[in-house]
Amino acid sequence: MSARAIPYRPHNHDACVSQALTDARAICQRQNARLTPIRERVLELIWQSHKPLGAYDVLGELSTDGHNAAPPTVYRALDFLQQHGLVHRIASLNAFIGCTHAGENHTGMFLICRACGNVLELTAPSVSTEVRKAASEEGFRAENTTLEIAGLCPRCQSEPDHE
Amino acid sequence: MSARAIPYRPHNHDACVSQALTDARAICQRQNARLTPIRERVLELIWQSHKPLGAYDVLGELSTDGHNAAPPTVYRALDFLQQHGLVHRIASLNAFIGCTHAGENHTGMFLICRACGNVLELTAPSVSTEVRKAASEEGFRAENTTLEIAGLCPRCQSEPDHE
DNA sequence: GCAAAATTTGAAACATTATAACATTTGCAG
DNA sequence: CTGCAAATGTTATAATGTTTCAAATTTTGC
Repeated sequence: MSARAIPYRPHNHDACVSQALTDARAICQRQNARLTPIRERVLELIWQSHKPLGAYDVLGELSTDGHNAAPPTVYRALDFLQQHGLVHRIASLNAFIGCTHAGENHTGMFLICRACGNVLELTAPSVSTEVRKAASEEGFRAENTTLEIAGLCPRCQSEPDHE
Repeated sequence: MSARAIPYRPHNHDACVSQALTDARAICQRQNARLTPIRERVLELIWQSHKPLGAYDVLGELSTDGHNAAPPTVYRALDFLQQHGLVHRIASLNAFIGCTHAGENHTGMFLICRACGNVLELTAPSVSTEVRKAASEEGFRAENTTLEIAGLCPRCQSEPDHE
């Protein structure tokens, strides 16, 4: 690699968030989907860091807001956001993260740092190709791929315990 | 592919189970690990089909046996079995399946049929290679890979609703 | 063999994650 | 404005997983 990927270096995170929201609005408009205030707020909360957020964490933040939401509210918003490719669910963590390739039609691959908790989403065409190949060799029709790599990100390999 | 993989065709399943148990005993002996009656029984239950089994399903079966176990009993046994490479946890299903490559040092890749629920475990070196490559291009030190493909197995593509 | 230490299991309570079911409100089309 | 569909509110409950401490069992050092 030449430069460290976004989650692994300091950056203006507010810019990430506002870009994500802008993109989301455009995508929803194109798809005739309604990015309601709750959905947008949930997306914003999810994007507040590059660490995945649990549904109940989102719920907690919403309560802080004044919204007094119940679990279904959050899960419904998350379902919507997933459906429209705006967030991903990380199965190995039961948590959600903003999609950094929204709109692009991609198969995500996630690098999850076990030390700092940050997650980098990649599109790795060569991986997808090999996966498809392996599946089709077994006569299996692949529809959905979960690919999550746990390990140590560049920063945490040198300096431990990054927040 | 030439012949369908084991989970996708009729076979003497008792043979799968007893082979798995025999292997497990040998592996534990080699590792100085204690395959106690509970652990062995849990492994046997997990192996009763090529479909993943939830922890609480295992618990239910144990109760049927007369064992009256509590959740920690099952989770502890499952942890042990995972630790020694005898079962895998399927994160996208919150369920467990017998490892078909026990002892082999491998990175599992799972083909999960959404129709019949059967799971085939593969070792796909080319996939692992590409994954490692993609991770290291980001300077990420990969430790653990979760790779689960949902889709339709060969049987369920033609005849639906196999049990 | 035997006592101390370590591992394994039992048991109760609890924590976390997710969904079901039904009522109410909101946005939109005619 | 009216009626329908989509979205949200509300309550309860289901499913999955963990903490904690006590009791039993196995191993180990002597």
